[in-house]
Amino acid sequence: MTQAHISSEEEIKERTSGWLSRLAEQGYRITGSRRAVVDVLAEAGTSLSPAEIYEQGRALHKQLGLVTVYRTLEKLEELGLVQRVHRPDGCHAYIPALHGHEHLLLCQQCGRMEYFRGDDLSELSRRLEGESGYTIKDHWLQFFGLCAQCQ
Amino acid sequence: MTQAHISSEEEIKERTSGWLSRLAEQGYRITGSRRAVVDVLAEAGTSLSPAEIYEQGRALHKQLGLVTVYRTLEKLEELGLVQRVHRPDGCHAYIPALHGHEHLLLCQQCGRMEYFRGDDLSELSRRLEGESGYTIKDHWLQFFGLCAQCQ
DNA sequence: GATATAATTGAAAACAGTTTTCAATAACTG
DNA sequence: CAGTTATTGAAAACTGTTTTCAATTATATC
Repeated sequence: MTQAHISSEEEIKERTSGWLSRLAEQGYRITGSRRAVVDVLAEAGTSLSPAEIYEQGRALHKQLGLVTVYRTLEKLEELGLVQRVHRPDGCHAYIPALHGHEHLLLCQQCGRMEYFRGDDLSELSRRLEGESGYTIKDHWLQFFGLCAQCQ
Repeated sequence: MTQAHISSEEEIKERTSGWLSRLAEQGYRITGSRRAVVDVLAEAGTSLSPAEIYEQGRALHKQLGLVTVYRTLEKLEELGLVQRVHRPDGCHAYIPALHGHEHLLLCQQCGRMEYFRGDDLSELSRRLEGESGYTIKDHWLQFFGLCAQCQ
C-alpha cells in the first residue's frame, strides 16, 4: 500500500532522544553542540545542508561550529540514523535515514520531503539480475515535484 | 519489457558524431579539446569524473586542460547529451544521457553502467500525487550492485 | 588558400565546501 | 568534585570547481 507520511511531534521527540541514546550507547558524549545538530535534523521537514544545519543549530547553541556539524553528521551517518539525499541539482543535504523499504518524494522548490512505501520492485530487480549478470544489492526510487504549497 | 543494454561500436561512433554535430549546430566550434572530451565520454562503459575524463582525454589531445573538461561537460549537459550520475558514495561522475524512459544499473565496484527500460511507475506516481498533494515532475529509479566481472 | 574576427583555450588565481590540526574546554568516571 | 579524555571551535590546509585573462585557433569571408 502506498503511504505518504509526515512526522508527528511525538515521533520527532522519539527520534531525537533515540539518536542521542544511540550516540551515548556508542560511547560518544552528549554535548550541547551534538544536541543542537540532532535537534535540528531530527525535526526537519526538509533536507538540510551542513551550512543550513549550522545556521539553525546556532539558534539552539550559539557557540556551535560548522566543523562540529560535519563531525556530528559523520557519526550519525555511520550509525545509520541520517543519510545524504541525492537530487538532480546536487547532493549535499541530509535527512533522517529511511527505514526498511521506504522511498522519497522531494519538493524541487523548497526541499520539503516525504517518505512513502508501497512500490514493489523485486520482480523487476530479479529480471534485471538475470539479463545483466549483475548481483543487485540496493536500489533508489525517488520522485521529484512540487509540494502543495509550492505549486 | 525489461531490456538491459550495452552499446555497440557503431552506436558509439554515431553517438560521438551526433554529439559533435549538435555542438556545431549550436554554433560551438569543434576543437581538439572538445573532441577529446566527447570521444572519451561517448564511448565510456562506466561513469567518469571530470578528473578521469581529463586524464583519459589527454591521451587523445595532450594539451587538454581540466578547465576545458568542465566547460565542455557543461555544454554537453545543457544540450541534454550528458548527465551527472548520483550514487550512494557521491555524485561527481558523468554518463551519456538517458533517453526517454530509461533507468540505470550501476556497479558499485568498478562503476560499470547499463541502461534498462521496463518499469512502470505511472500508477504509483499517480497514487502518490493523490495522497501527498505534490505534483510529480520526475523520478529516479536506479539499481546498484556488482557486475558479472566484479562479483 | 589566405586573412580577419571572434570563440576557445590553458595557466594561474580565486572561490566554496570540507577536512585536518591543535590548544582550550567540558562531559563523563570514579 | 577532581581527573581523565573526548570534544570543541578557530585557523590552516586541502580538494574540487569556477573565473580571469592573454594567447591561440576554428570558422567565415574573401
